[in-house]
Amino acid sequence: MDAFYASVEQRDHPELRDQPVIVGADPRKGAGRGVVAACSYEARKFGIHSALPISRAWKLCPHGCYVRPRLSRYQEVSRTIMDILRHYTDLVEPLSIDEAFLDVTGSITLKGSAEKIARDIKSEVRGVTGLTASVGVAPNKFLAKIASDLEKPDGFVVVPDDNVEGFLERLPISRLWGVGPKTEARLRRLGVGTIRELAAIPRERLIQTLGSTGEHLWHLSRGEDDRPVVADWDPKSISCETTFDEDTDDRDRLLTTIHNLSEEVARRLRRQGFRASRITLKLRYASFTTHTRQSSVPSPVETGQDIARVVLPLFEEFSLEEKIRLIGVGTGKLSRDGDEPEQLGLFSDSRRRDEKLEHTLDKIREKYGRTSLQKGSELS
DNA sequence: TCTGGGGTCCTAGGACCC
DNA sequence: TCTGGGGTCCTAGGACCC
Repeated sequence: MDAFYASVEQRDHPELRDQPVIVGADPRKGAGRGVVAACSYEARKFGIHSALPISRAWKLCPHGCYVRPRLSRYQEVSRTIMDILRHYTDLVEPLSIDEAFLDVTGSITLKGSAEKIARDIKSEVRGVTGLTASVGVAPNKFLAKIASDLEKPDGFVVVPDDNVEGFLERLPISRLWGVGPKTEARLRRLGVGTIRELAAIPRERLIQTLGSTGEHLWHLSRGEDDRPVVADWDPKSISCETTFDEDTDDRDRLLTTIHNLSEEVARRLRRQGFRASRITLKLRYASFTTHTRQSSVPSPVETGQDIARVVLPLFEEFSLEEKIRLIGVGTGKLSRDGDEPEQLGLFSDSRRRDEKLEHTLDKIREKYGRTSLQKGSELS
């Protein structure tokens, strides 16, 4: 989707149309923290782009329309779009809230050529949601992804099977998916600036300097990518983090935040039917240096209490000499409920009771709102 | 200019095992 | 007194993506 969050806002609020719309953190007249999540094409004319610090955006465009993100709204629109995509094939792999890969190999007899399907999808998405999408049609995921970015907004790019090389040749290496600033700099030191130049480098040389990334890039530079489109896969981690309005060394505030994040992460785990065996604490100091500490637990957990019990000792390992900018709580090594036998511990009876309680609380909150019932530990 | 929040994958060292 | 080779798992950090 093109400028997804900003386009949804312009659609929902007609007075924002044709205006420079910036979705992201509160700019607070230039003193705001955070970044631009998305912006309209009108805003891009001022040099604004996503991930730009919101304070910088304010300097570039003080008269812009600044809007807080409404994530649940975007998720709603996203579901509508993904449902449309699934009319054309069941092999739909969402890549993010506003992008997906489709393998239409099996749909061609029924729905027409890939190119026709792509056009139909574009117009159906536009008809149903009023939003424009950019589409890339190609023999594999990597080429399709590049193609979809090439003519944004409202783009439509087909990569012919027999001219993949011609398509790639002139593109800069930064277009390659997985090549960021660091890898680009390293490649430039090898004298590589375009995909054509990348393809000319001996494979061994690439592997030598970039390891498995090098091997991967070597194939991509030839247009080779055999990764399948996978319709539904489980998340590998679920996490929750927050940046304070002002850096803090207030222990009580930090501990309350840890409890809140633990509860929120646990709710998300339960909603998706997971338990976690690995718990991670993330701290970012005022100087922006970031540290993580993780700990594996023998029997997977799903309540905020259990998560906080693991996180708190990790927190004690850190110094508070410098103020804290961000705290995060993460979970990993996820298993499905009932996937593996529970390791029965000494406290399993009381733990099972706690888990039952949490599931009941989930239902109440679902019905009466998130803040209808809260724990003392979640209150500041 | 001061840098969100949610993810994925890779690397490298160390513990541990046979 | 010095110390192989192969493997797995754990942890911390970093690059990258939207």
